[in-house]
Amino acid sequence: MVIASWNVNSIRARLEHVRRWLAAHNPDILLLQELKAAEFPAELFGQLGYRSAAVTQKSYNGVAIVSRSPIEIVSTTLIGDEADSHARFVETLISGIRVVNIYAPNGNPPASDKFLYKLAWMDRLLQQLQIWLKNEIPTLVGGDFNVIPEDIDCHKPSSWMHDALFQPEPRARYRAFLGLGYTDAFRSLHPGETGQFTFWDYFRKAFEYNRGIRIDHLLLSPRLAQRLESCEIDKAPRAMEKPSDHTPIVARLRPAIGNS
DNA sequence: ATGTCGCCTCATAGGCGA
Repeated sequence: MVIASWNVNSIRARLEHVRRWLAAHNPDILLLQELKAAEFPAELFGQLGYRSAAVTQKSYNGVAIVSRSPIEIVSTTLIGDEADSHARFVETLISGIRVVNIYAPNGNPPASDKFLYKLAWMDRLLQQLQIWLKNEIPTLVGGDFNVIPEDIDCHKPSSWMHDALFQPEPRARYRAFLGLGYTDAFRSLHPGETGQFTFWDYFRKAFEYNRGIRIDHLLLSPRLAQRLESCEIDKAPRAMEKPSDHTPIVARLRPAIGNS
């Protein structure tokens, strides 16, 4: 089973990119973030053989899961704040797996209300991650976490020192996610590997020089982590014309063994 | 500070968010 995640930075602007990528890779599930549109083109994906579950708002944010298999939507809001109107979260059940797609707040600049919202949002996610572990459903939480986990996840720490994505507080929260028992799919199979990024700024030829950061992640619950076969970053879409600033991360899971 | 995108609007330039 192939599950991927891709921040597309506007689904309208990237429709052809996504269509081509699906045709070329045929993933079972694709998590999309930053749709930046009130409407998700569900019919179009239907024509490609994908069902979809989308949480959208005008202009900003927006997440969608597209899947070959039927999707059961469990929740469209993150625990802990009923008044939160940002479209950043969708929890589903697909083929017996709890598949969660997130678009965590960017939080720039640090020491702003946006930064405090980022930290509060991550605290809420931590609480939800803890609850999910209490039952047996294998769980995958993927998306744009807007956190650079370690120094090796950026080309040069000094360039990101003053950025919200690199601050100690969000990084501590990301470590807390892993501390609960979740596995960072990419890092677990590529320990210590440098220069592996999922995002490059549009300016200063950042992609050409591979000056990027790794902020798109796939987290696996303990049972699901045992099924992890591979996890790779596909840099090809970032090299295309009019690309998203992010590129897909792709995980392959072995089939469940026995009656599980 | 800047660079570059994509969105939106009391729109054709500027502001916001990233």
